[in-house]
Amino acid sequence: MAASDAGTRRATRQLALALASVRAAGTDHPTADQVCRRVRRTLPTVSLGTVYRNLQRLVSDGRIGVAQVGSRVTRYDPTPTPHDHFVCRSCGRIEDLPAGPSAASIRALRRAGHEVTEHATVVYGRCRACRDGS
Amino acid sequence: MAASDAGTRRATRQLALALASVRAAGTDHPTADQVCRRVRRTLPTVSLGTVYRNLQRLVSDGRIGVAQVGSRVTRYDPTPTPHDHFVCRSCGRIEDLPAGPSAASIRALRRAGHEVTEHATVVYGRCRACRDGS
DNA sequence: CTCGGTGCAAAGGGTTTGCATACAT
DNA sequence: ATGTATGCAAACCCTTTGCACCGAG
Repeated sequence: MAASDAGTRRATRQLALALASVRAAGTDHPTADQVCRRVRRTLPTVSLGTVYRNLQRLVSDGRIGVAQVGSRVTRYDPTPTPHDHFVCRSCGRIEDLPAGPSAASIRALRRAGHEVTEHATVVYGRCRACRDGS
Repeated sequence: MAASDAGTRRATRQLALALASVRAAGTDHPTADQVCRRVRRTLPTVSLGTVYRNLQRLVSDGRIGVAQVGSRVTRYDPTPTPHDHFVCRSCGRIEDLPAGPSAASIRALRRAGHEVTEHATVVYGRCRACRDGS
């Protein structure tokens, strides 16, 4: 069962709300702190430590992902399957990209004897809203 | 002049050694701590804070770069021009890649009205040495 | 009843910063 | 002489962890 094995885990309110919060955030790719704030709207006593623990668990259970966007703070991603991102340099908005395999480089690496397992691409720029704004 | 303007800056031994250390590291993409250790081989009194300040400055002057490899610690890159990386999941080695433009996604973003300035791709796997080893 | 989850608060690791001093110009 | 860069140490930020209590099973 591996990643999807809930094993001997208990279904707590805190865990459910953390998952719901990451999903509810939509395209926001929230930080642990943002998830915590949102969970507190329903369960005001939740602690940040618990939120971190639950997010970690959701990631290792493959229920959510972490977005590799070269940010210092961890951004959680409602979509657990690998895909790329667009990051707006102005507002920080992170949008999903429909996965772009840079086939040529990967072929070259394999020819060199390396084993390629995954790859993450981050595209940076200014989103339409920010361009329109200024 | 912008990024390459050394302005009213002083040429200190600490700055020169930081730059030399990042360059000497070759394919290592060293952390600030590693740079500090190396600088100390020549200048034992250098402080980590100074190394951080000098690395920051070298980056903003466009003399070195930072590798966006989804690691929590900052990895400095002797090559300041944008390019992609290969990261070995076993030994952590970071190798340069000759830039892989995921042309399709970028075209789609532009069509959506976003302005694309750069993109960073990280390819993960196990390098040849690690495969041979085990 | 059990033992995994929680809340709290402290510890940890990486990076930044305030301040007095040293030194490049 | 002038004021930037340094060294030191404390502060910061994000994240993890130890511990006693709570509550899902």
